[in-house]
Amino acid sequence: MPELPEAETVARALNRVLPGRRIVKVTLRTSKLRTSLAPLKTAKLAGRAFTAVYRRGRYNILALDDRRGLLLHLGMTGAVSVTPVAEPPRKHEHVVLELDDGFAFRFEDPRRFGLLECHPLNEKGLPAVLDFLGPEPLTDDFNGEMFYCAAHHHHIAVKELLMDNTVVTGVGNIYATESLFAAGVRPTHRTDRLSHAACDRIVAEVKAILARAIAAGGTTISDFRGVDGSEGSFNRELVIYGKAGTPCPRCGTTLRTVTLGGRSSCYCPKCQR
DNA sequence: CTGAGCACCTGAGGGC
DNA sequence: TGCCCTCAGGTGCTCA
Repeated sequence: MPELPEAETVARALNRVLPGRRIVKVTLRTSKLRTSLAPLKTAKLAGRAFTAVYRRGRYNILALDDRRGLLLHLGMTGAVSVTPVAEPPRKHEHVVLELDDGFAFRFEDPRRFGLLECHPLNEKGLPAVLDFLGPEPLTDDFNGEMFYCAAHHHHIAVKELLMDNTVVTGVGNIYATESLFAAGVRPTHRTDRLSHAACDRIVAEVKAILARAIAAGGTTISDFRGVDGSEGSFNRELVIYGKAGTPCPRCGTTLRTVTLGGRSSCYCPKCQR
């Protein structure tokens, strides 16, 4: 589920509720998500207060008052909430951080592809394990020129390059699909044959679409919920994602699907070259 | 280096 | 109603 807009939506919501609240008790109902949860048991989180919440790519960093932070990734189906402690646990609730005011931070994730780990933070408020990530797509570090350079250092399908977190971070299947349609570039287009103009268009569309998705509170296909349980509304603005077999909204040609890197990719054979 | 396949999990939806 | 199949927003591994 969560790509960058969803992670940003979660970060903003947590930033409104977590800072100042203190952890009083940690409950683990599962031994592992993507990684083992056991280290959280011995991390001595009780007594620590949250100071701020950051986002980097699809990750959230919940900073604590001792230069450490909780690294959160929602995987495909993760969701977090801050609700009264007395609420009954949900079916796939794996971690509960009881807070000092009768509320609890909860992490639920049916498929358990998510991640929650405690790490020391550097001066930028980030854990070293995120150093491998490429630039944020909404900053000037992600631009047509750097994307052209990256493209010509590889010989792969452009959609795979867009979804490579070391090139640009946070662009997943939904937004890569939508951005390439808007830019008129076929997902299978070889990166080493991309023109400067095509790279410029792709970068511009990625930025525009991510910005609109953030404004809409993210995209809810089935699982994504904001911290307050609300759904993102960007799915109403999806143009071709998940619409293979239906007519292209621009030219009417039947949308096709192709598999790249194990992910299905929808495209218009006429509008995208 | 590239790309295909698979693995990690559960649940939803379609066909029968 | 239920079984079986396929598919799903992510990531990371192996293998050819």
